Amino acid sequence: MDVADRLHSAAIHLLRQVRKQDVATREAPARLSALSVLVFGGPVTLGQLAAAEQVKPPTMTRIVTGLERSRLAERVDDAEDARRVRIRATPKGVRLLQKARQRRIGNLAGHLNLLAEKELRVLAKSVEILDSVLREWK
Amino acid sequence: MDVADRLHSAAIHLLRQVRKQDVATREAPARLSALSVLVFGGPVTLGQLAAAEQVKPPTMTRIVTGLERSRLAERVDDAEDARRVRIRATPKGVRLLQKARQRRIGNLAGHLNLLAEKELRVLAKSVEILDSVLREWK
DNA sequence: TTAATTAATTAGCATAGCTAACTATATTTT
DNA sequence: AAAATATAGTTAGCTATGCTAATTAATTAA
Repeated sequence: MDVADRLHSAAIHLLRQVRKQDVATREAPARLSALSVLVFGGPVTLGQLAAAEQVKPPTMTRIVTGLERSRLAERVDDAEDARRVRIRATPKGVRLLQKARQRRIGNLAGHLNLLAEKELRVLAKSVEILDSVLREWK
Repeated sequence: MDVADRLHSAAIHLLRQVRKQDVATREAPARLSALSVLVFGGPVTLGQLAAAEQVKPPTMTRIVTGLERSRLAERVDDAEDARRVRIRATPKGVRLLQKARQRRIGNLAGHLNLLAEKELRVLAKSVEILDSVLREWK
């Protein structure tokens, strides 16, 4: 319980810090987050994207509409099932996301750089452990 | 960079999972988060609360108004400076937050329980390391 | 070939973010 | 002491993001 508590708290504060970098993109958090799924997970249907982002389809409809207006993503008709809409990132969207991500990760890495070699290894190991926990989670 | 990247990703996915528990509270995320500052950090002025939550004062005004309507927090006049408004959690607010937190942490702890003793120790150690990084950050 | 199901959108509501403008109180300058 | 300036919070008005319920269109099942 104690580890869970402090891990939870650390995750909150860590993300709160890195997220500060995102103001530079001038894009809203929900859009950046959805775009990230598109860039790293390839084209998906709107419903899949909504599920991945844990929002309902109507919400995702509007996020995608916003991304389209900014020319960061686009709707593509699905050849197999005309009800479906595939969403994919545009080259502009890919570029924007990679920069945003670079800012976040670079910022975090800058702070991790202050750690001793040994501490960094502990951190690397626990990221693997966390990944295994998350894989089980569902 | 690699550790930063994966740590970042793990933090996102971990919080995304634990946050699912919050639907049980029937309170919106921004309110729960602000309430958490009040419960664990004691009464603060509206401006301090806004800064802690990284939002602007007008936004916090409305979050606090929402918390007041649900009787989870209340505004208290500041004796020293009549411009200021102190915000404090009500007993109901404290109870609600503790339950919400219990659900989050309990859920996470349930998953950490599947880990080997040794892995848990690595995780505990890296939480300490992360805390030290976060303390330096600001 | 109807009936039921599924995918996405639209409509309408509440919450949450912002900036700009305002009110009231404190502080500083003259 | 009066006037000017600064600070704390609110109000007004905008956009964005979350929801449910209802709608439209396409697919699958009876």
